[in-house]
Amino acid sequence: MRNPQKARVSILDAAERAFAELGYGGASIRGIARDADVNQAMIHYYFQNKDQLFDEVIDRRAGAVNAQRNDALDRLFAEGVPTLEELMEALLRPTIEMGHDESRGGSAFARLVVSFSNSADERSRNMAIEHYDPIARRSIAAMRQVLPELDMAAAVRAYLFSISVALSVMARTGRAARLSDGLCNDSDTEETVSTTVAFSCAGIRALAKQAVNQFDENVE
Amino acid sequence: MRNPQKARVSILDAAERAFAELGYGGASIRGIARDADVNQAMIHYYFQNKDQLFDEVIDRRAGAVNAQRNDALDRLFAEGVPTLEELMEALLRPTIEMGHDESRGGSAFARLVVSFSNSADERSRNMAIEHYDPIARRSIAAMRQVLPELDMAAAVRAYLFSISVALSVMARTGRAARLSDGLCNDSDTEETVSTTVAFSCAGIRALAKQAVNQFDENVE
DNA sequence: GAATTTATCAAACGTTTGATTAATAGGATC
DNA sequence: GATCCTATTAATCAAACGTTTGATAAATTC
Repeated sequence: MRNPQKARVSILDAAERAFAELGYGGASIRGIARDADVNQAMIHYYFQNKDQLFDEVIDRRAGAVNAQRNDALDRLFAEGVPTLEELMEALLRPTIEMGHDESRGGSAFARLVVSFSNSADERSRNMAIEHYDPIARRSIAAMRQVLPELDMAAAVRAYLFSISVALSVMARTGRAARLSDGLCNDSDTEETVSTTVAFSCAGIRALAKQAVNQFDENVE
Repeated sequence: MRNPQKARVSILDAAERAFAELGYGGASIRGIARDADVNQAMIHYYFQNKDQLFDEVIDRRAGAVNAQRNDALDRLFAEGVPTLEELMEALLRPTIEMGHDESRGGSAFARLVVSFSNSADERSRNMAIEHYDPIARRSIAAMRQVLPELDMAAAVRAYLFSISVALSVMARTGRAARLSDGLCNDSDTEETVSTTVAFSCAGIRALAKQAVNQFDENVE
């Protein structure tokens, strides 16, 4: 009965690392308990079972980052219609910054999300539907407001492409450094944000143009 | 001694599905054996242990797709320096087509690669180094040949961004369809290739321009 | 057609898994 | 200081895990 809050948090932290590194099936309650320095039964005491523990691991970070993104959208559209660059930075920065903040799970949570957002099993689908579809729909609508020539299908693709780029830089596997002989530093947050935003915006505009061209071809 | 070839292949197929859906730790030899309709011991007879089974699952597809990509590069540069669009299509098409070909693992292998290419554990790093770094280095060099203003760091980022987009569409989780109310069809191979190439090329050119601008700022 | 190799099987190995239990310690409340 | 709720512990459970075994059937070799 020493410190229930601290126990809860250190279990969540350890679980986050374990799920990220080993996957859901590979992570073990025993290993998590050892890593968190708590008795094994404490995990069931606080989180009932492995499934709910996993849910709370996701909840904690996804809730925070999506609140940030929603706030940024609110602020942006309060002053009229923003530029595409402003919009995409508002959407991608919170994700990338969390991936760079070790006090908030850092790249471990990022790898966890990347891995599950590209899976098709039921647990993954439920996670996407519950935690990421709402902000996705709002973002897609916002993109079309900023870039009206973007049709629905193109906007959905553009959003998913952009997110997949942001998640991959958030995951920070060290591969960029390896392939560039250390020239590429994936822990510089500002450079990563500006690079990711530049890449995404150019790509999105290309998809918008592609849609317009297809339309032209059809009417000719 | 009925059909060793068929047994091997059906084990590999079942393992591919299992690893993709459940992760390395979540997939079980027992489950794979059941799914492949072979005795559990056959898996150890053919593949020694779980680790080597995993390796061979990756080997089979990665070897095939990378051979295709290398061939495409050979052909492309035999006739001089190609356009960026030609280069990126040569690199991305084999990946995307494999993700759409159910007779070659389809989206299961894609999800497997996505998940492991964004992980940082030793198994994942070894997989990337062994199977994907060589073609990555060659591709990055080719990109810089096509677009000389792309510096090394930008080229590495551009390549990793493009690959992450291609992998995400290859994974086909059905999310695009869900978010677009069925408007977005992620199983149309040609549309996916052209969209992915268009997005990537525009993004890459933006990174090249960004590098030039930074250079301008420095000399001013 | 005997000897040898390859392929397959059912059963068991010891270990680890997620989960539960019964007992207990710590602080607060009365 | 007895009561009570919260927090924590060690011990235990059945099930599932990866792997090994010994036996056997089928094919190949000589």
